[in-house]
Amino acid sequence: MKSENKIRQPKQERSIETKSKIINAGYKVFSTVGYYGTNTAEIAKVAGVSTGIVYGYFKDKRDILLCVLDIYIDTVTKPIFDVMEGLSVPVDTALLMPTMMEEVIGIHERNQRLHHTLHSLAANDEGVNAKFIDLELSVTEKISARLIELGQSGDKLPEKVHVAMNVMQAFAHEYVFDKHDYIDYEAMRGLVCKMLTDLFE
Amino acid sequence: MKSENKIRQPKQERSIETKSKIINAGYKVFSTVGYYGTNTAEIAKVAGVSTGIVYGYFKDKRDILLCVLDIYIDTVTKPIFDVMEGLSVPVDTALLMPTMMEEVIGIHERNQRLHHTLHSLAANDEGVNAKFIDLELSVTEKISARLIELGQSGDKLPEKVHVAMNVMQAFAHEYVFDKHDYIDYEAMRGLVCKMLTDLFE
Amino acid sequence: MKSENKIRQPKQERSIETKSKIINAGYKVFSTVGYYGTNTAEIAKVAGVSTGIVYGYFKDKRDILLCVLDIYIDTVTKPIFDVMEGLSVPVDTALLMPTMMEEVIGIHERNQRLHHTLHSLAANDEGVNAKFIDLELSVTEKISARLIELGQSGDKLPEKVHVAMNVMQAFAHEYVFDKHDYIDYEAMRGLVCKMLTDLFE
Amino acid sequence: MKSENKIRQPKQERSIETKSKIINAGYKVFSTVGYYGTNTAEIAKVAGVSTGIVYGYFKDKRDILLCVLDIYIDTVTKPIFDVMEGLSVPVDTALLMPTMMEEVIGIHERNQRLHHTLHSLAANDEGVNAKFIDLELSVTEKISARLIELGQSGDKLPEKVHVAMNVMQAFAHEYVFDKHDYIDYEAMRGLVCKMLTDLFE
DNA sequence: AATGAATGAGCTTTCATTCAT
DNA sequence: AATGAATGAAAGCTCATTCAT
Repeated sequence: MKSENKIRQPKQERSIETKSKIINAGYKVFSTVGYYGTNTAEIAKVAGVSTGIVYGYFKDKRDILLCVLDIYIDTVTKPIFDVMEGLSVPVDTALLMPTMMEEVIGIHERNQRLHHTLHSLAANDEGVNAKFIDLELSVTEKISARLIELGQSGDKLPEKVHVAMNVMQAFAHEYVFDKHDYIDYEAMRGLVCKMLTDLFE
Repeated sequence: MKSENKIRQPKQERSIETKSKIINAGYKVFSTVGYYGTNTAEIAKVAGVSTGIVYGYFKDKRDILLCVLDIYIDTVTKPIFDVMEGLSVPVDTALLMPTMMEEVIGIHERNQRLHHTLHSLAANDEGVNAKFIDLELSVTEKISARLIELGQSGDKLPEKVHVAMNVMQAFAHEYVFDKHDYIDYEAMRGLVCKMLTDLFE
Repeated sequence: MKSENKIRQPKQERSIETKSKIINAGYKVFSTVGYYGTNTAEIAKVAGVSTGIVYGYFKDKRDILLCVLDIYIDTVTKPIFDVMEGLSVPVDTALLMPTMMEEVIGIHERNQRLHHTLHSLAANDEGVNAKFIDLELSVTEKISARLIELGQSGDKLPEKVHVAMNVMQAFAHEYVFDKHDYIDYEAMRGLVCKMLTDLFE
Repeated sequence: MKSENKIRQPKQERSIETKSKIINAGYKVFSTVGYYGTNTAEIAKVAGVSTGIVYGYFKDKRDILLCVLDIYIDTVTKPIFDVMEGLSVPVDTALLMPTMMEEVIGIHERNQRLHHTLHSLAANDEGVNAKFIDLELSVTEKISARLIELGQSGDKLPEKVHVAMNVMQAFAHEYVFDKHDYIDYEAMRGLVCKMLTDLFE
């Protein structure tokens, strides 16, 4: 009798707003100090609500994380998809990779900490991991489909797209985060762009 | 140089052994359930020592992690360096990348969970992060130096090495961990090898 | 006489109905999972009203319990009084106790959980305890008076009635609830009936 | 790997002592304010230990209750068994019941609150309930066996013993707890003793 | 009169760390 | 050096009660 669907499915505007406030607070806080570096009380405080109500909208702390992850996925996916949408035949292959790279770097700049936090949780949380696998699937599919529309050969396309995503991400990570001073990052960017352009020749 | 007031600098054999038992236990446990998925009592138990003595050898839980990280760095570095050592002029460029890849994949297979755990901590822990930066520096330097010995042009070499490491790592991660069924991983491996071989032409 | 500043004294039909829906929900829920095994939200849900309005009709959760207790008292009292009413001179003493017992067992069958819940609260709640004392008083008085009407000697009558009630209740509890398989409950019922019949000789 | 047998099985004297301190504190506190009227922090405080260690010895609050219940059972059982042990043939039947009653009343006086608390929990906790059923079984068995040793007829003996226990308990409860002023409790005691003596004739 | 979102104190429980032995 | 019992701050979560609508 007890404890069955206690989680509110917010329908009223006020509810929806409160739920978003919490998710946004989670986004902010997880981004700043990571999942284990904070607690629900802090999230509630940042959201400007009471601790109690957090459990009205979320099963537990992890549930907030999962919702933040959804937002994160939309956030990092959107710019990529927008670039792909904006392309038209004939594709300026010389420009595509640098543009993409710019976007991916931008995404990384805005989300690096959260990116790490989420990825690390994936290692020990099947739910989180599943969302990342889905993410990669959908990105690969969408981009592959779009590339075919634009006249790209379909040969090993998912593999190429996958590799390209990984390379860009790895580079963006380097570029934004690590900052070794013995590395000329602009030269590196050039190398990477060339590699990727060649990949899709 | 330092003299922490409480932490033992083990000199006797028995002490050294105890310390490494704890580090190994940490390695095992962090690999399995991550840093936050366990506690010092568990580490002590796995090490076969008392909880108390852990704090005789380590300042805190994080200190164990740092030592585990050192072991991890040696573990993942060694096979790479060994390959490089084993090379001789003239280098069989067609073979180098596949060999390297094989090693990196092997490393990933044996350490994927710990890899994640450590990297995620780097995001919120300057000490951990610093060790990773050092790791990349030393790998880049060593490999670059060796490649020059072997006759490779020095042009943008650190950048190339860096990119290569990242690409390999990203691929190995894919290969070992994610397993999308819509991806032909062997084809992908071929693509990546080609990319990297071209990079060093 | 009192005028609680906030609690509604429902006069309108609709109000009265709402109040009793809540009391009935409380009855049901307390019977099932006890006082501490539930919460006001659950009671409201079962009653089909909002959580807020509960505090329009009741001071607090305990206040619901007190009302449920009143209903309970009526429920368990009524069948007993009905039997007593139905008697006429000369009383068939051989039949009285078995009949009574049947009723008490029936009451127990329908209310055992709530019975426990309420009695346990009596131990730490003076208000609840007082109601039980009143209950016993009124039952004892009514039955004693009726027995005298029916020609029973008044000697130690309240004590006898009290003892009889207790014995019946204890037996009914055994009969309904405990179910040891080494006990022949029908034989036990016979023993108890005999004891009680003798008591009033 | 985590959270397997974390509960200490105390072997050292210090451990055993701490565990008893907690159980005794539980006994005291549950007796005073009931199970729901207190919390583990309070129990720890009364025991003179930290909250943390409580969970070193007990799975949870209920686990303490279960241990308290064991002590309770021993406490209430002992005096009864002692009386039975002390009897010798020929049994002074006129004296047995009053003696027994005296003991049962004594037990009730010392444990009435806890008695209530425990019985009420039995209604919603199968583990607690099972212990009470066991208790009744063992008391019934022991007493029946002893009575047969002492020459009592075995006819319906478990039933008689059961009924006697219940009647005594119910009376003791009345005697100790309720205190209606319209009842002459000494007269009532006489009635009950007579009833019980007759039962075993 | 009614709603149900919101509050926040209070509970149970965990765990890095210390300490008596 | 070593033990493992003990500490206590802090976390996650619940729920009686209030309040804006």
